[in-house]
Amino acid sequence: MMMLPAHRKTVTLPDRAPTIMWFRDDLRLMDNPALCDAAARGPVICLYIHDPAFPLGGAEKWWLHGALTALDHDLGACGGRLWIMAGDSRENLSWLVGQTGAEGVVWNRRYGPHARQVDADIKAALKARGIDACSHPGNMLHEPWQVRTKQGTPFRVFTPWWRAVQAMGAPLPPLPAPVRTTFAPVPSAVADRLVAVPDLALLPVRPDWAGGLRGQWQPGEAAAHARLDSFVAEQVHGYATRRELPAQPATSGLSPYLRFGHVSARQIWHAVDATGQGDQDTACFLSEVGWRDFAQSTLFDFPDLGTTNLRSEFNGMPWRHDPAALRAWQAGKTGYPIIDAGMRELWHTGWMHNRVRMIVASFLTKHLLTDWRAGAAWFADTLVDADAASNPFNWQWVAGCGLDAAPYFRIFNPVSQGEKFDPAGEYVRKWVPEIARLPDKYIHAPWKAGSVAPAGYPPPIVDLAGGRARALAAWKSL
DNA sequence: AGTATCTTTGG
DNA sequence: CAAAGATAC
Repeated sequence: MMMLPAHRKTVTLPDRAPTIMWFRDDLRLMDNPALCDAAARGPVICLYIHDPAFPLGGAEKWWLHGALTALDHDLGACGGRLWIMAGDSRENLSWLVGQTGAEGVVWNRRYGPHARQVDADIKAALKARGIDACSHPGNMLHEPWQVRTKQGTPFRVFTPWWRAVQAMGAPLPPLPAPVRTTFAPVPSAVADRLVAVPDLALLPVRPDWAGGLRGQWQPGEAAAHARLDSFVAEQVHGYATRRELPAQPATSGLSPYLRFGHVSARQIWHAVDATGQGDQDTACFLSEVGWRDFAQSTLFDFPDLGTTNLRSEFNGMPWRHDPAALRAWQAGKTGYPIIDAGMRELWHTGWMHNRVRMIVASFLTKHLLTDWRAGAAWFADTLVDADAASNPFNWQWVAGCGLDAAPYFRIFNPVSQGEKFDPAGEYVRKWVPEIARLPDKYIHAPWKAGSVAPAGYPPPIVDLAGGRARALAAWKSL
């Protein structure tokens, strides 16, 4: 018998069982703790499940289409792909584990009550089958339970909470994307169940209302970092004052990227920290990131945030039911330019400047005495950054029923707010072109222009003094 | 992260 | 009497 050559053949280990990386609100490759864990274990299956139990607004669906496309592309660049399934999360995961022989499932945490329930159910079901299920720090600076009062209770007020967060020092340093990841092949029985991004039918068809969104946004991790880098390099300077002016491009525009986890709060924190300038502008910007974390924490500790007044005395609030007024607010036809500009910016771009969000929310809940949940529902359907925590948190803040809320009597006057924060009327003229030719002195109160008042712009749908008095009377009745 | 109204101040 | 300050909602 002929002898084989003396060199040893490279030993091929039997294929290791794959680990499923379940992507949810963390659609990125960098600073992704669960993905790093999966890659370190062996072959990875990158999975996204489009689950109808987690309904999305129209603008979020539009974003998700781009986000999944970008993630699949980014995975393709490292030799992988995104496996997409549609339907119930528990059933799909359970089936996929059986088909692939996966030895583990990993994910980054989410903090909403339904999401936590689903994740806990899945973890229990997998463990019962002897399959490892491991959750990782999600998209916050710190996990909610890491920030507690001396008594061990949740903070209810932002400022002491934020002080405690700052005393904790730096959040976890961002992880790089895993290198030399191996990806598990798709078994043929699984291939039949996987769907492509277009199959999810996330984009609007007739009418196609997404033109303004396409013009404004590029979903995905690469675009998130381009925006973060340019913001930190060029725009943080002057942020504290310019951020209040909606006509200025002074805000970071990172909110939808955070919503979908194209960038993590930890990455933002460290990018700002790396500039070494601990000035008022960076402190102001980081505290805005802090408000996002505080909203997530509030949802974790008060799971009813999205549906129930955190101050229960508001349960007796005599909200008005006025569908015509709600429609006028939604359509940007209230007769108050700063309100209408904001609502049209929202409809057109899927986003609204923060200052204007507060003004339109105050107007709906106070002057129109409309339940904040109606406003939150509209925002959830139209914002690309709609978030299960931030959206209701901020509505409860404005309406006065949140824990650390604006006092109910803080009622924004849309005319004086417009004059203060859009003094030259630039923002209003951009979004409400039918009044663009009004002189500055009438730009926030067109009805005072008399004969110069343009036709085709509605008169105010509610009297400011009357609406304010009615809101204060309703509040006093509680 | 406010507004309206009243009081005081300073020219 | 306009502007700044104080106070209640």
